[in-house]
Amino acid sequence: MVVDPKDIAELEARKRASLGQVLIKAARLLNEQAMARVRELTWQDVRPAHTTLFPYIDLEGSRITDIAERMGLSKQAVGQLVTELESMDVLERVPDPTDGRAKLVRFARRDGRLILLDGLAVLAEFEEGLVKELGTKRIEALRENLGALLDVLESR
Amino acid sequence: MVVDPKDIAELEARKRASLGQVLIKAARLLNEQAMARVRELTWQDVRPAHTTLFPYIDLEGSRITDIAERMGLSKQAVGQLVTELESMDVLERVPDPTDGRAKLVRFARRDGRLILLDGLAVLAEFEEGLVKELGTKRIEALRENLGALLDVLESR
DNA sequence: ACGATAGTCAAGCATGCTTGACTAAATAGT
DNA sequence: ACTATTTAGTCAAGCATGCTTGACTATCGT
Repeated sequence: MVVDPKDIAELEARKRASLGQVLIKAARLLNEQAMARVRELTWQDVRPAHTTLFPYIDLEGSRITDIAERMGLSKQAVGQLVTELESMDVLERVPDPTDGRAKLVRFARRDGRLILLDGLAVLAEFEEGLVKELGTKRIEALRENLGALLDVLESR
Repeated sequence: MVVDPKDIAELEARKRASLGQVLIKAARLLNEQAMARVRELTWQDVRPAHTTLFPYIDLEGSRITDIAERMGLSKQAVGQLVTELESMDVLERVPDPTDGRAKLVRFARRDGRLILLDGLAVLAEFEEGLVKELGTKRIEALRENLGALLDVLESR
């Protein structure tokens, strides 16, 4: 088999060019390690899908339907995640006083304190480790550029 | 329900702080869109797992066992992906002349040209679109910082 | 002859979803 | 006031993806 050097050059250039590859690999590794740490120190069986839920839940409580719409998922999918987080005592469902059909999903408390915070503390600690190794500058740049990338991707 | 303002502040700070969230969301979106584009224009049923394989295949051909070890997967998993890519005419298996048990996995050709390049061209084009919207500077910074992050994550 | 190695076949599993069918409550139309 | 439709949520089943483990065959190296 004769290998065309042009092929090699083209292949190599495009392998290096693949932003998506690096992105997905970094995301997977980071999340795996972070989740392992959280599982180790706090809750039972947290999975990445659970943590993606949190930003969509208001402190006062949110409806499953609303969360689902904002996340772009079916309400059944969100319902499942909520049920699981409920059994870990991270979330709770309370009836919506303004609508007999609806329920509000909100962060559960123990002694008046959000139980979620224990887990988030672990995550924050994990990230601090990364900052120490990479430097604040890089992490900040990364966060900012990722944010910009997300905006572009979401607006398509 | 009384909401402690301290809780709010802490929650908000930590929501913002979650690098992993942004990472995984960006990765998912980018890959979904890129794969959709490739499916649309070239091959049949390419999935993210397939493209993660490419960097581990040498132009001269590589053994499944070697690929699997470098990727950190079982050889069966790699075998499945290779089989699928073979049926899309992207890869081919040829006997290893130096070892009767082994086979070499390599990029298939049509008229002497790597078929893979058609697909990669689509990916490259997709990324060019991103560069146009975000600017070369940002993409380069992103790539570099992600690389650094990957190094740290992989060395743990 | 014999144990290790390359690859395959088959089955199964965790994750993160989806769709369909249903109940109960709210709301709009007449 | 009273159906009729819409809406919130749940239950159940199923599916695509990306793996894993176990069992097996063929070949290699000693």
